[in-house]
Amino acid sequence: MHPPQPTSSPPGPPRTPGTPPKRPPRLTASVEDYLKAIFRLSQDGGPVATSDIAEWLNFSAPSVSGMVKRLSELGLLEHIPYKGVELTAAGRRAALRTLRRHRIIETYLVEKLGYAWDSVHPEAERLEHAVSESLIERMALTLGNPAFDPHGDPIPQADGSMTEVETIPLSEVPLNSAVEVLRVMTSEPERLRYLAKLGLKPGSTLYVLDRQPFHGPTTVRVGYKDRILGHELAALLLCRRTSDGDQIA
Amino acid sequence: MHPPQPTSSPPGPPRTPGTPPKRPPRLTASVEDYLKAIFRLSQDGGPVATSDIAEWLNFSAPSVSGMVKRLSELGLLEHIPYKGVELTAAGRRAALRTLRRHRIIETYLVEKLGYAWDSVHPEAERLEHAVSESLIERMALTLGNPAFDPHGDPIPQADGSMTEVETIPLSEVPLNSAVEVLRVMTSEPERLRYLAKLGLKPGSTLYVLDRQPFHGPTTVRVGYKDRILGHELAALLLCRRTSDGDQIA
DNA sequence: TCATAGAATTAGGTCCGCCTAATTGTTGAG
DNA sequence: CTCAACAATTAGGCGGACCTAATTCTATGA
Repeated sequence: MHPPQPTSSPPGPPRTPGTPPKRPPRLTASVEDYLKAIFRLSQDGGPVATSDIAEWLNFSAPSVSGMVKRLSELGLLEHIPYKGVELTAAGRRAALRTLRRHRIIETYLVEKLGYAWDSVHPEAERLEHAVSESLIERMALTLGNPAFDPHGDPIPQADGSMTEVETIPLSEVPLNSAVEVLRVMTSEPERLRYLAKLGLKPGSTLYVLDRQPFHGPTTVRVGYKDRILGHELAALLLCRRTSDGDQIA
Repeated sequence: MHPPQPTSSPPGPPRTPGTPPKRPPRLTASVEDYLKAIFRLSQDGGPVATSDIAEWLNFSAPSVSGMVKRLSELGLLEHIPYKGVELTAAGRRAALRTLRRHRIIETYLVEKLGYAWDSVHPEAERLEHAVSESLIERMALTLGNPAFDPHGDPIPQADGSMTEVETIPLSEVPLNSAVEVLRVMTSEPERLRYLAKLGLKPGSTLYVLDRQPFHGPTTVRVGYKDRILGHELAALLLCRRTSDGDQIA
């Protein structure tokens, strides 16, 4: 067999000096997780509070403080103490690379290995840190370079671009309109299984029949069935209107 | 998106007491690498010297000493100080699980993702620690439960069994006999590419024409070509005789 | 038998990545 | 304007996994 030749010496010398280091050394799994989290949290606008990162990742605040310091030293984010954190261009690129890996993997597992959409998340969560860029591109290729993963999340492309689609949460779709579900914003297996059982997944079309006030449930028609969805679930279903209402009385 | 729910709390309480812990907590990548190395080294007989482990893994001797201590505390190996190290049943099981993962992954990458056999090793080396048992079984299933990987290495089965085949290194095959290459004992890409270029890979059949003394080269006929192989390479090709010689003059 | 080469271990250090406890900064309400 | 509430940081600790330097053990050959 095969004595393990050093793939890339971890405590390596500063490479061939003079050569521009195109590929940054390879981030640790932890760093990638932080970047992903910060990227996600920064989607709801403005700088991200360290406490939000801590809550999201289930880490203590001091852990986050420490890591934030390291990440800013690595040039992956900008930290204004007591204010918050913002990804630099490099940080965003790294986050998108990880996100791409994650979503390509999820798609591959579902399409090629028969995984159910509610069970791919933990697997992808681990593989995204282990897989090489070249394997991801091979997977993407055999999948035909998909733009969306099984949950409807957009897959960042290799060049860093990502098609963002405008959507409305089902909980806010006007009554009497037909919509298509584009995206399901949870990775909890139970919820995903329940939604799938109701016929609610990306690509499903449905018609909004009723909604009760004060965050009340929404009633929709899916195929021939009427379903009642609480506000919490309805808010997770991001939709695109396919009609302007009044088609079905 | 999805706040990461704890897949398995790392500093977890001692599980439900009374329940026999069928699945040991999940070994670290490092531990798995040590077990693989020790398993491999113990194939050439007897207890394994810590210095051999150190050399194989390219670690310092003290690092190995330390890890050996931990592994023996984990019940994965037996350590007779200043003597050597031997895997326990649990250690061997774990090593075989990792080996199975590695070889299934290599086979999958070659069969399903178009990897060349000389470039799968590093990828598998990382993935084997990240992949779940269930993903491995899915891969194995889509591959039709293969018994050998692209290098001809036997794949341990899920139950821990492994078909061992009796082989002779090409460097020791008697003259004037036809053999089939079963296994190629290197993972170095350059050597693998060179051998493949000569038509020498698992499944190739060849005829041994000549061998020079004192670890000299072996001349073989592969298809219509005669090839001369140095002792070092010839020793890496494990073969099975398909004739008892004298067929071809 | 005994000295000593070489293998193995112990001692002690580093970085990563998490933790808790203690401290400091910011801010908004009175 | 001050002070409490709470966010954030600093201080210090721990285990994993590596390292070098120093020490100890074993076994061999003179």
